[in-house]
Amino acid sequence: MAVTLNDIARKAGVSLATVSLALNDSNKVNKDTKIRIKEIADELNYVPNARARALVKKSTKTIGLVIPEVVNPFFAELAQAIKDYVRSQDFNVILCSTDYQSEEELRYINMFRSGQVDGAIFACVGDMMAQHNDLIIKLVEENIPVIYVDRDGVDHDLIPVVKSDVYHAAYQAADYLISLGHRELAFAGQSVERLNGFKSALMKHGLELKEENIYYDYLRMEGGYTVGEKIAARDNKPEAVVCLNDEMAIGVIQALIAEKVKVPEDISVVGIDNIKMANFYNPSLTTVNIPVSQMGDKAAEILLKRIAGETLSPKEKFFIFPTELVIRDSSRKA
Amino acid sequence: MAVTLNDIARKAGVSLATVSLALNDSNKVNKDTKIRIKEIADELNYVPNARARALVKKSTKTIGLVIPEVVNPFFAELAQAIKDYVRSQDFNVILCSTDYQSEEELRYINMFRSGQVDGAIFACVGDMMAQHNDLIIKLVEENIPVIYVDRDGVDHDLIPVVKSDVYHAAYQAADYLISLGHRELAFAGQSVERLNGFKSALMKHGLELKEENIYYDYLRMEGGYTVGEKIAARDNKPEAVVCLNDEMAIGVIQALIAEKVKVPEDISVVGIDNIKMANFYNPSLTTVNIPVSQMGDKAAEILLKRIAGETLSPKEKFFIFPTELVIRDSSRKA
DNA sequence: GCCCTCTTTTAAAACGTTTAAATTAACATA
DNA sequence: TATGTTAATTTAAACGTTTTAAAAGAGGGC
Repeated sequence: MAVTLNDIARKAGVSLATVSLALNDSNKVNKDTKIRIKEIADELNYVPNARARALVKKSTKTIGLVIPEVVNPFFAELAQAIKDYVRSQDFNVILCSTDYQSEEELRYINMFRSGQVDGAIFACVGDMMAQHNDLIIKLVEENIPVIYVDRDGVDHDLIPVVKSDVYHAAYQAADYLISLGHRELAFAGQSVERLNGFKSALMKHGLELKEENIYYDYLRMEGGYTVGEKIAARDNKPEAVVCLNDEMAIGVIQALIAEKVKVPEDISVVGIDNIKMANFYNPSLTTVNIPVSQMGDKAAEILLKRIAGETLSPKEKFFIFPTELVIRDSSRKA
Repeated sequence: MAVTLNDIARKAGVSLATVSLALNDSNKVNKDTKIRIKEIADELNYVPNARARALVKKSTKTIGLVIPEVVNPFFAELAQAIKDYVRSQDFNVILCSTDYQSEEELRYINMFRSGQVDGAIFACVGDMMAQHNDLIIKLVEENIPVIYVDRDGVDHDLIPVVKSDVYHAAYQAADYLISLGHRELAFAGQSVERLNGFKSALMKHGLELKEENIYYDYLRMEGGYTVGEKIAARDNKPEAVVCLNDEMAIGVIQALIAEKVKVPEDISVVGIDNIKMANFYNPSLTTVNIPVSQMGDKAAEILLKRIAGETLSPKEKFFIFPTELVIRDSSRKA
């Protein structure tokens, strides 16, 4: 059916090997024959068979990207950045979203072991599911390089990590709210690291964190909405809320507004991530920027280097991106 | 390095073929040997080499999904649905976003021709870029099935189409606004089909469409923002705006609000798509629902059938999903 | 004419599976 | 004992490349 090297060889009256060499621009083959072979290949509309090539080259020019879901602006942006980067080096991305299911991650790991990818990026929210660090290490030992994005728990020599400083992000958010004069702060979301950053800001200013002001909930808009409802129902409402991410913050705000609690007049709400919608929401969202595209670029860059067999400098094995407070309209002075 | 059939064969003292048959649960191989072989395979932690298997089976268990960008809630949701569906049949998805670049689509088509995928779904906004229908037909003729989602231009016998009735969606939006009493309607976005639906609603009610009320702009929030600014700057503003999609609508609203034009008090704004944010935006967005997840499911289902070699019924080759008006807070009576 | 070198081409192995066809063994039947 | 049947196993080809080592050919110098 499809045109193969053999077809070209026959037509050109040379051996299959010569054709292969010619099409790969080897300097071992005569200039004129090379041209002739290339012409014939063009004429027959030849495309090399990626499956056969993958087998012998032991490479598929494909990487796996493990994220919880694409329907999530943060991960969508990450995916976009990574895809753009690797594509510039002729790699492709297999979209591996786990929907926060631990077993799905497992299935992907096995798929990776089968040699369907040359490497993988794991960008799951670590807190949320059972870890498979041991299996992922095995993957690396079988020579399938892995990079972690915003995930930790393994020796960086084996698995480089690209992070944002989310601890600091939460700290910045809380610190900023306190500087506005707010004293009763709430936190929404489930992330140990962010919660710790939040706590440390309170501590620095000698504020105590009441248990009732910590809301564990699903990290999307729906989860935020639930939190917002709960807050609106309280008599002694917190003055300000720091949310795990912008989506939650939007959910919180939407619920508060629905319950006639004004943002920012009654309560200030701050997110983390700085997704595009933060700027278009109404009120526009005060948040802490996480340079997710840059993180994606970096992760992709490092992964491709590993795949190419390059050794990484220690600095490249643990890369942490700074975060930045972005003040908009969802927060105001106490 | 990695464990192969040969390793197992040696250890089990049988031939490589027996191992292959055993692991594939062939009934040609003796029960006991089968068990023994499987045990050894387990023990050695064997995973079949996907590359080798792909070569001989002429299948990679992978499909390509061509979309303009993942950073776009509509396509993200489509991707999610498609991924979920095909994954249930042990297929994977290669993420092929074109960023609205025609050449990128071309590169993907060539990648597909190389046999890296068993089939592909093209879900590009047709209006926006040069079409490659001819090349895509070639793809199909080379036995790589293709499905179009919300894209047209080819004999459906070759390339089945899964669509939503966006013509009707725009019609519904305009018709609804007119029923509210609005007379001066504007349209934002570039889509022939939607614009036509919009026009037909005006015509039905005997309203004329002024050239100045058509805004061609980029179909994301930024584009909408530009449109909103232009509208806000006008003396004789339209009373209502129908936007190509929800993202544009949000951009329009955000610009209007920034320019002190109230939505919906001064201008009603309606979107199309019903992305999740439509429900969380403030004001919540009146829009026309497009059942994108269902469309993704359908497209995936049909594609996998084609890949499996099944013949499709005529009904399956052109599937159109109905749309539905969703009234929320961004629109109100004149 | 012979040897050497350099260029060009080819044969063949390899990659790790699947699978059709052939072989072997065991056993029943005539 | 010969023959046929069935079940289990193996041999070998195939998939379409890449790549190494070897072969062939072309000049050139002596």
